[in-house]
Amino acid sequence: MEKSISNKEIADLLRKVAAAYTIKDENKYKFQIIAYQRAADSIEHSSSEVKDLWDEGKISEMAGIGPSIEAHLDELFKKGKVKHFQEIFKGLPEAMFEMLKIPGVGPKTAFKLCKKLKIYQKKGAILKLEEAIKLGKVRDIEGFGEVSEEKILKGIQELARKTERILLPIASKIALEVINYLKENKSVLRADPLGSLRRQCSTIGDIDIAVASDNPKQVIEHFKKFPNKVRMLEAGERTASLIHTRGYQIDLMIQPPSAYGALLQHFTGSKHHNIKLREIALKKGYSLSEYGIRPVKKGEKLEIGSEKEERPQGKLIEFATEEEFYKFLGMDWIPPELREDTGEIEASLSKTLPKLVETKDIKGDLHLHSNFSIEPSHDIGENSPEKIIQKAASLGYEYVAFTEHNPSVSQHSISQILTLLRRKKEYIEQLNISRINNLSIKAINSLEIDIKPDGSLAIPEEGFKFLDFAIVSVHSSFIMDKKRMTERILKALSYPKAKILGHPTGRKLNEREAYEADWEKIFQFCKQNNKFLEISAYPDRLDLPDFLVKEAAKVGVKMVISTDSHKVSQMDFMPFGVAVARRGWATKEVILNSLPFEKIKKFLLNS
DNA sequence: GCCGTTTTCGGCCCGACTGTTTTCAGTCG
Repeated sequence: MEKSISNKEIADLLRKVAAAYTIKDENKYKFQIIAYQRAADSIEHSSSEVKDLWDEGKISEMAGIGPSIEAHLDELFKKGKVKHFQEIFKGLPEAMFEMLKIPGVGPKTAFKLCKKLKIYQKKGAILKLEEAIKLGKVRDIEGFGEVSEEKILKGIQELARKTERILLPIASKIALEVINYLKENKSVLRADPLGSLRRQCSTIGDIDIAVASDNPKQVIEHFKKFPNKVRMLEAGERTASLIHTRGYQIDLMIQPPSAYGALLQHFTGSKHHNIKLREIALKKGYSLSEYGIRPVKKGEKLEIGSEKEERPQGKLIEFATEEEFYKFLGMDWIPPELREDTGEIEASLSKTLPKLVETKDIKGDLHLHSNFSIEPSHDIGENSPEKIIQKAASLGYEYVAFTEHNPSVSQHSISQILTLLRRKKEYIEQLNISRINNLSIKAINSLEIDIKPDGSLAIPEEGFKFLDFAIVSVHSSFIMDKKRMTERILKALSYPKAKILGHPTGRKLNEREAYEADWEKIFQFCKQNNKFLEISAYPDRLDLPDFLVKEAAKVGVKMVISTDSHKVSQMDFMPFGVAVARRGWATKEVILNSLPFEKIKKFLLNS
């Protein structure tokens, strides 16, 4: 019986190996440590399960996995453990690896604490450490003091809090508020979000803001007076941090306009993007940093026993814009959404970066809940179809689809359901010829239908004739094995009128994991049968996730970006769905609702 | 231990901060 091992578990194991090597002999194993950390990163960020790749014999295709680690993983999957790893772990207390979870505690610190405090067992290790600190026992250990006790304690508290990551729309709103405030000061020449927010990740850690200014002191003073804060954390010469009243940390970094490009580039990341970029730069003889680019000459060969040699450094070259920064390295500017080291650097060097879809390309919203009284089992929309059409017009759309939830099955007879569906069809038809039509928004009569656990759809067969097309979605029985869930979804998509799979993975950010399904199989089915996958712009869904968008597009599946709005204000979420698509390398060619009505008709209304 | 538009051998990203030290080790992004 093979035990399934998740990517996270494998990555954790490889990081343990790296930590163990650090303790054994950091200098001797210096490059093994890096190699194992890289392999761990690579696996953790992989969009496919390593176990699946192993089954297919494709594990060595992963970056950072060579013959040695491949052999170890082979052993891991076959026997459930790795002899070589066991030997490396020998003599190291399990408790040490537990303590590594504490922010600010690395291998050396963890090992020392375990040894000196005689904490060996994994279970309760952090609790015992906390007790030892409270008894003042840590300050007596060489290399520790009262301040480090406090620091570890804070780390333990932080670990316990495990603060949720901020949803993209919330982070965007807060960042905009801070940026607008900063711009009130005339010393602020430019201000932009940084980090995962600028890369438009679906969830954000801290909110980092870049400012271009020749007068950093004045900017910091202004920042210190930001009204919506709990307190300042620190304020230095060109950096400052505060806690926003919403509880999130806001970091500020300032550079003169002449060096602003390098600042933006550096702190936008991602870490992996930057590492790869610096490696490439170094081969061309340049060293990159947040201040700019510096030519370097490789040092002479090291003498045996000599200390590490400084590379002779040239004069720093500054960059006002990111475009110039990348251009200097012979690259096209890379949209921040792509900067994850998943091929964008190579594409930039070969001038083959995709032209990503933009919000202005979107011609309509195909997932909207109005307040039309269809007596659904799930939540009803807040606003009338007419109001939604007005909003659509203000967004420059050509069409909208009304996709209320299906009438509840338990509360209605079949004939009642058919009556409701007929009534809605007639209503939408009226709408299309009514005076609201002079806004020339085409209304499409659709429905979001529950996929029942057996894959059948929750309206009677005769009901489909009242629909232009249907979105089908899983709203119940999320826990189901992969095979059954895949069959369930494929069966639902087999209905002729079922065209779009709504919020395909069912994930809820900070709340619920995606259910398991064989996405490759679903992608193939969609491609062959002209079915489409939704990219939900709804803030806690953002589903399909970006990496699956990329895979779906690779297979040739078209997608639809929709807001799943339950009130008109939510129709403004569209850019967040576009952000997910962009992170998935989507061009407008793979986004169905970038097409005008006449063209989507043949895809959606053809059965 | 991994990897290759300078290499199949000889390299391997960059800088800041912090706390404990009197010159540096550990951790982080």
